[in-house]
Amino acid sequence: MQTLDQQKRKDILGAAERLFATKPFHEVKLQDVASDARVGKGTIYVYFSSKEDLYRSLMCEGIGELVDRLRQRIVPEDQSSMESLRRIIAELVTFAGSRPTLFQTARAIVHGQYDQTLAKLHTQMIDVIEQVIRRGIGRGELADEHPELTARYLPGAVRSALAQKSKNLDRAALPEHVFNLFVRGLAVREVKRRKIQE
Amino acid sequence: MQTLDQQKRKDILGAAERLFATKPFHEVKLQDVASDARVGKGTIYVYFSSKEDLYRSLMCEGIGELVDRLRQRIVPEDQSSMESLRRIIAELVTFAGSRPTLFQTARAIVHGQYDQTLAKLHTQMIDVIEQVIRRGIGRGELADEHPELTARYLPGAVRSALAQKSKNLDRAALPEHVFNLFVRGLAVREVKRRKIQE
Amino acid sequence: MQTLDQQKRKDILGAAERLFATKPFHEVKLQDVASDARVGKGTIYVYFSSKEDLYRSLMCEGIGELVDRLRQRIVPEDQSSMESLRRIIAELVTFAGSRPTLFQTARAIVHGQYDQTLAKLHTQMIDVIEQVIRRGIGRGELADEHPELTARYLPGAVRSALAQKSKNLDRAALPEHVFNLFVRGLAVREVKRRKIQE
Amino acid sequence: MQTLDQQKRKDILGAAERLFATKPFHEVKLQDVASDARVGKGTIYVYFSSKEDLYRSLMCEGIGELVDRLRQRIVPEDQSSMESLRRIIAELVTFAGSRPTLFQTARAIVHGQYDQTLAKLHTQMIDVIEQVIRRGIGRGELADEHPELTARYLPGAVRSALAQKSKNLDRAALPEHVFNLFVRGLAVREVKRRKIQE
DNA sequence: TATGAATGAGAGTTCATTCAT
DNA sequence: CATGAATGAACTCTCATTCAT
Repeated sequence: MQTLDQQKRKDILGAAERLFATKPFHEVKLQDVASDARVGKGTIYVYFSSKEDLYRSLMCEGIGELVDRLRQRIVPEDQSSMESLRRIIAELVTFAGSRPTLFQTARAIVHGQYDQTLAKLHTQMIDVIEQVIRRGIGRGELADEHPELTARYLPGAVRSALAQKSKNLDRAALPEHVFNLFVRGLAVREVKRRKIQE
Repeated sequence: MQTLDQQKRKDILGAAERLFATKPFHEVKLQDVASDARVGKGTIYVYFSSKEDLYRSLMCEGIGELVDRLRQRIVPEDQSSMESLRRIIAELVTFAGSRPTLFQTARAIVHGQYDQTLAKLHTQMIDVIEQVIRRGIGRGELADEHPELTARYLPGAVRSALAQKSKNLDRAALPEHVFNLFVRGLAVREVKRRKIQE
Repeated sequence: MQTLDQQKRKDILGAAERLFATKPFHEVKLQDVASDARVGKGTIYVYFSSKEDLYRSLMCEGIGELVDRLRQRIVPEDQSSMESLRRIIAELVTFAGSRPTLFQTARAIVHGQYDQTLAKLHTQMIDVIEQVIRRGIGRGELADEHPELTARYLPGAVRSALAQKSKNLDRAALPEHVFNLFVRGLAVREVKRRKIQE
Repeated sequence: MQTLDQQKRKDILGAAERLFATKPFHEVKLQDVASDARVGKGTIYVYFSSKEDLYRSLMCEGIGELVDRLRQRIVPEDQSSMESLRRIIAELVTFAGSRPTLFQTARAIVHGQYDQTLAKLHTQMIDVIEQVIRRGIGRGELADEHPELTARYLPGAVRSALAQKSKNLDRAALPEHVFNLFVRGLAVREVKRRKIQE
């Protein structure tokens, strides 16, 4: 019973995810979600109280899962901050690539209509990243005057890069490139300069 | 004899921008846009063929204006790449801050329903940034293996940081911080450390 | 589990017929049709795809029914052509009198926007009449150089006569009069005169 | 001045006639009428008080002209009734063929919303026909128990026959055929019978 | 629990009409 | 007189939601 229910719930969420990935909110019809999930239209209301609730649940579960994954990536605590950062980025790229919709938090957030749960989860995601940076700073491995800002750049940067569909972007190079950029920056490294100076 | 009043068109676009900034597409009522713009509901249809067209026009004109501003920021051509980059970032922050909706292109793009005009403008925006980086590379001021990727990170990073409304983020520090991060990266600079150590 | 209620469909068609009989197409409001049929406004769209579709369905089913009735009137095949013609006319008068809207096919036809189904049904109606005349010719009971034209006069003549509402027209005399006119014509019968003269 | 005005009025009526011939009332846009007539949309309201008024004026002037023509056809009064009838029919066919819209009186009449003027004109048209028949009866040339009904059949019969567009109907044969049918009827003529009897 | 026929509030859109120019 | 930009009443149609089965 419980199993069947949960399976059906997942079917609906899966269908919703697929559709919300394709069209903006108002173009997604519950009828399509139902058809896609192979359930009746009314069944959706057994598991979710409204279309908005379905959307929020989808977002929350998605971002919640991402938070979980990010946290798993930064244990054990004693791994180098560089390694943690690399893994965080890898996870963001992977997740954004495989489940694009769930990475669209921006919309709800921007419009200021996000419910508390979603806002909290978003904050948690940012926090995980921020903590990694702060830890790195504490260890003298990283330098950053505003880790709370940097933590916010990362998801947006990754999303932006992946937003361009079917472009001849080198996706495989993405995680490494993001990592390098955020770690080293664009400036020609001093090392090289010194060579010139010498 | 009368002519279509361009001021009225701007009024409508202005009202639309205000409302689309507040609510998602499907929650914005044309009646509200009309009231806000102090025109009749039918008047909107004199200047735009549909709600969708209004939205697209808004996006296109906004992003078009941003592209113009970005281009103005990088003349004269002989300014240092660092300076160009700094200005680009300043402009992105200013624009994203003052006209948040118009920076939402991503959403439209992600859903793959963007019209050609919008897609082209978005590409132009990315191109301006990419060119600055490439110029810097050519001059030996910057190093980047994938300028086309970096160019994409910037707008997303800025948007992400600004998405959190009403937070106690230090907005004033944003442009300088983005610039520093993208130029220097997070890594503690070997040079400096060694200099200090010496 | 539910099924589309065919009775409800008929209710809607009935209401539509009543209203389309009273007002021209653009003055008939779907809200009125819904109210008249004791259903919700949305229910109409469960059974018909648009107002136009409702109108067409109404026409098609009406004229289809007329065709059926006309066919029933001309069996058995061995009845005299005069009798067939008399019955055809009686049926046309009865039908046009009881369901005036459904006899308005001409309007749709004239405007050349009739769908194939309606056009086909109209042709069938004409064909039934034409066949009766041709059969009469074959049997030497009738004479007509253009039965395909005569077949077209009949419905129009009947409609014309009935178009004048609330006139002191002798409706009861109509079928017999139409029959007599089409069979005998207006001319004073030479034969009779001569007989009388003789 | 007066000349120019009247010309413009005719331009509008002409455009309206063309469009009302093509589409049903509610699909004819005043904008199209204006464009077609090469005048501004507002100009229509200088000459007509509403769309409905334009339509009515069109109908009234059309049917009025038809009445005039029919009357001209039956002078001098001493022409044979057969000849009058032949001319009446010829006129109906010609008019219905060349100005189909103006022959659509049915719509307004059927819906009982016709204004007095139009109703009166329609009655006049029927009256002309009826008078011809009555005169024929008076002269012993025609026999008809209900001339007021026969007068109504004629326009409808002609319209019906012409409603079929682009069919391989023998239009040229139409007037003669209508005349023959209404005069002689379908029944095999006694003359022939007599031959058989002999 | 699961369903989908039924619903009606509410949206986008149209277009006859007005009126300042 | 002529115009067409402006208007808003009123339409058709959509679709989230309900509820009897």
